[in-house]
Amino acid sequence: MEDSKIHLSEEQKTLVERLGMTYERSGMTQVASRILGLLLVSEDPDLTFDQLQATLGVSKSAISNSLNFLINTNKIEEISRLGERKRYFRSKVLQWKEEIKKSSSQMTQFTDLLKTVLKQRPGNTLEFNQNLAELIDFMEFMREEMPMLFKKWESRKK
Amino acid sequence: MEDSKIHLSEEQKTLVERLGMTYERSGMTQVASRILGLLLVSEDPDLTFDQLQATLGVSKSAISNSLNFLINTNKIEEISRLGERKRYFRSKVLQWKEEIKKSSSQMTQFTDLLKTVLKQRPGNTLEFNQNLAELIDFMEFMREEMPMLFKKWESRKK
DNA sequence: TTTTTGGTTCTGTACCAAGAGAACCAAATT
DNA sequence: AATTTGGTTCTCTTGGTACAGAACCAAAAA
Repeated sequence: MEDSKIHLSEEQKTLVERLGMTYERSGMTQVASRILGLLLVSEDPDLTFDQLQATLGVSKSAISNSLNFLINTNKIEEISRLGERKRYFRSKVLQWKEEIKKSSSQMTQFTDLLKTVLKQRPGNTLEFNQNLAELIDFMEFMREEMPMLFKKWESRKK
Repeated sequence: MEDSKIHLSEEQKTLVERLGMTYERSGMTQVASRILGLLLVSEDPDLTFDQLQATLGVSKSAISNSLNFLINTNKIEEISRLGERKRYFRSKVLQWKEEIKKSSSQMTQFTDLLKTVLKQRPGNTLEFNQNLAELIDFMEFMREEMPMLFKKWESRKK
């Protein structure tokens, strides 16, 4: 495993770190976050295990665990190249359309829970109940509207 | 501090716990999550420090820390009642409209970061760059559309 | 002034998760 | 058959955090 560290300009390093911070805020580990950042910033969008390790300067286990996590949570994908044994990893951030569709079913679940809450509430807390009903209604509205919004966006594209 | 435990039906207890699980999944602590759940389920939407403590059956410090956390992250608000010293706490989940507006500015920030990434990318990764540009475009589109969506929703309401 | 109320802060413990480092292993290469 | 490559898995350390319990404290009440 020779030194396959990728060269990054100062600006690129900063970007990897800033993207990393953004992902960390959503609860990801530092290493996983930086992998995602690096996969967006690096010139080649497909990087190998050892390129990631050498560039980020962390242990193999950290990379291995993070890659598995990112694959399980559908943030990256594995690419194999013909005639090559080693695998390449690519960010799936750019396949965001599917993600959005999945989040719709999560939303439905939460909405259902809120409906149950509303149903068992006493009738005397009028304003509260109305606000809750509004929230539920809005979430359902959004779920219905999303497909149309998508169409609108697509047709608007140059 | 007499026993100010709130009585909850079995269904209500289950709901507090299920709401709690939902919040925990988003990274909140157990106590903070259950406070949020309880504030949605309890008959009175405004609860005091000791009602929370007695009902959830945890230590004062746990309540104190969680309440501070929830206030800092804007999930609950403090209410004072005239002539009363003790404070009441209320969930802000139902003030979701403001939250949505704030999330729009967060989105702008992330979009800006992605724009910076795109700008410094080499020109030879065409598909990648196009996908990234699309993502940026869609996020900006969403931000623009939100106000209109809101209007549409409001006018549709019975 | 003393006591009570409504909390906050400090200290200690227990747990958990991230990451390092090394051992390990299967497939490919020599 | 021996070695190298491309990782995975195991163990250990470290750091952080949630929570309990108790001490503490300021404002209000008595």
